[in-house]
Amino acid sequence: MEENKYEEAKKIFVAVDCIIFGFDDGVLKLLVFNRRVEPLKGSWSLIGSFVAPNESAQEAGKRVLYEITGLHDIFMEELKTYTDVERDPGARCISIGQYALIRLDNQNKKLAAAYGANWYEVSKLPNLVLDHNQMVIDALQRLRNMAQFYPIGLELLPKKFTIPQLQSLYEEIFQKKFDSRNFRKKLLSLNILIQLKEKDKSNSKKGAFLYEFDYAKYRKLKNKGFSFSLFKI
Amino acid sequence: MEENKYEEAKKIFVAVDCIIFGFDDGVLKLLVFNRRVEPLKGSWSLIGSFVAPNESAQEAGKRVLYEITGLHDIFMEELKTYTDVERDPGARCISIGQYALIRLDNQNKKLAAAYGANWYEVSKLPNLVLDHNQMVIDALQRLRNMAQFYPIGLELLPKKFTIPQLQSLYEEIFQKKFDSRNFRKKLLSLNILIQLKEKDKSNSKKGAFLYEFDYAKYRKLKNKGFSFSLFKI
DNA sequence: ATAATAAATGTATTTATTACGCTTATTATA
DNA sequence: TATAATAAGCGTAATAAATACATTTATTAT
Repeated sequence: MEENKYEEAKKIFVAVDCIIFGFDDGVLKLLVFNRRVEPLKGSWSLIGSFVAPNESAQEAGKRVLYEITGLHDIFMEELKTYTDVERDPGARCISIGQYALIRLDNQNKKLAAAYGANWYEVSKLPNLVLDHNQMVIDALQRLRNMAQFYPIGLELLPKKFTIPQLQSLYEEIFQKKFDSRNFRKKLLSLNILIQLKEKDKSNSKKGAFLYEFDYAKYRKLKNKGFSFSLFKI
Repeated sequence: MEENKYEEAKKIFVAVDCIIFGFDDGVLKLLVFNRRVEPLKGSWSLIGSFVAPNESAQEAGKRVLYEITGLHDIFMEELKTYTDVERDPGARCISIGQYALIRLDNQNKKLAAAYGANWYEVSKLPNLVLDHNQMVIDALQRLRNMAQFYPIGLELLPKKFTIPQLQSLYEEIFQKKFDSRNFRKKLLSLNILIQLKEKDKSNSKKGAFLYEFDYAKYRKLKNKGFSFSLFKI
């Protein structure tokens, strides 16, 4: 990369755009933003920002996320870059796509609303500006990929969750029903869930036991190179 | 991303750096470059270039690769971005890491040499400038990940190859021996190899049958969402 | 006390993975 | 021309994982 000299003419704009997934009441949602100012006023886009000279792309992504959701410590990962010369008619600008998963609750729904952002069902998204539609497609594919090999879905659920909730999340991500006996068996066999004494009775009279995700155990496994597969394609 | 106005001050340098793997005579190698000019004269680095205003990052990567190896149509994929503020002491500059796999032959070994580039055994790499060591670590991990789930190794072998060659490549990538019977069974069960009539007798008296990779079949499978696993971790 | 409902459990079958040893084709050389 | 040496190639049994499938249980509301 240092082959060429540094010449101002070669500098270009670098942005991050965040593809933010949330799981709300059995439905997979995405945070999108209705532009209140020109250019492109009134149209929908992902939230993003330029990467400032004094921050990394990851810092920029976390900053944006915090501004809109008020949340720190969110699962967020680089997706890929979008660098087509013509992608932004306003200026030569590359974007680093980052996807995030968050636990949706009323708190961050309110905050999002205050910033003109909306949680849209993934299956009912409005058209987005620039190449943001493609970013969403790519992020969804990545989400599926990750969810198949890692229990990533857990990032989208509240701290305490039930197995049926987790299953419905997976069914939503993959648009596919799973056998509840096998699903439960598989998940529990990973030994990364801690069963609590409490039950959640919002969905049934019997109530479903709440679980917590054992991050520590999971990290250990992951460092060993662990992966699982929920099902064969 | 369009939240902020375009201000020249926010522009930064964007580079690509290429992590180029080659497989040569049973050994996994990496293409590195000995700098002949300042800054950092004499030190080793990956090959790279700034992304020009009129090209995408992928185009920049392919351009660099072509300049050094003379090869088009190489498997090349984005790895991740490197965006730490301090990563390049010369200027604020982000780099988009791209990794490539190529079939090593004398032709491209000569070309590389002409450009001051060397094929180094991955296990015996010299220290590299900036964050290039980290790029190599990340690319190796990605290579392993891909090789486990996709028959990506085929990109590193000559068009015609033998099963034992393929196995030795996988053993090199994973630093692990495989059972030859099970390896062969697994690979052949994917139905993406075409057995030729010819044999390669360079390694044994009996000779090993040559195979070709059936790209068309592989693409079809891949589009269906196919993945395989060579082994469980 | 009964009906209704989602949660929870177990087992048999199929499929995939692993472990393991012998035969074959060919070349070199005795 | 017979024999030794060598890596290639094959097959099967044992184990583990994934799938298919039906009943019981805990609880609330009536």
